[in-house]
Amino acid sequence: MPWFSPDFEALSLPEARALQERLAGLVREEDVDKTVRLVAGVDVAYDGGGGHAHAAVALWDVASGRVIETATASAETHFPYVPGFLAWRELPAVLAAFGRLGGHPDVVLVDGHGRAHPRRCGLACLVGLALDLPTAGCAKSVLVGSFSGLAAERGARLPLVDRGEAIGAVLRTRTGVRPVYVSVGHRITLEGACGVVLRASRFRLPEPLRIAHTTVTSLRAARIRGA
DNA sequence: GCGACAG
DNA sequence: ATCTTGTCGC
Repeated sequence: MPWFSPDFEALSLPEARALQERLAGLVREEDVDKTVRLVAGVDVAYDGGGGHAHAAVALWDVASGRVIETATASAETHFPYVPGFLAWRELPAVLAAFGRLGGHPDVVLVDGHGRAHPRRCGLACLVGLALDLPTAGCAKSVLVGSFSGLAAERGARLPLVDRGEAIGAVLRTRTGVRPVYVSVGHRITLEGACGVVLRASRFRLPEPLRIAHTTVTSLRAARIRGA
């Protein structure tokens, strides 16, 4: 990850944008070469008025439907939240958490978008490029793009379109519940990404992401009181 | 100018 | 994301 710098705080908005435009060209859309047995989920939580970021990674076993490992890390945030630049704010804590993970996931699900981004380079793409692992974005709301007429049944799916381009998929993971927005992060296809998300979902969000979320929430609580 | 805007 | 209690419903 030659482009990775722990000094993201030093990046100006124009520089961050230029870097994303360049990195978007490095994203590879391809079939995951091996059977997906371990799926990781990553999530981030903040405290200290957003000054501190806590990240949690949950490694989930597809066959048993159980978590086999979790890893966490914290880092100071040096980049504000600006729509389209979320990666520069969350990447430090996320990469630190992965550095503490012993197992090796076949696919990583990220809470946010991948190619469904104004510059086709969201958080999921950056995480995939930095770790050189297959990643997929699974966001709870749209950043860019539109769609209409999604069926209410679990499994229903429609392309998310932006400027005439299909940048991701709107996927219903549970009947009658709001859909999630899936997009390619790196080294995976949209088909593959949707397949993993659907197979890992019992409720609206994939289990790995739900577990990462509860894990990071408790970590933050522990950190706030001092632990 | 007015709204939209991942987490 | 975060600030916040109870409550209605599957």
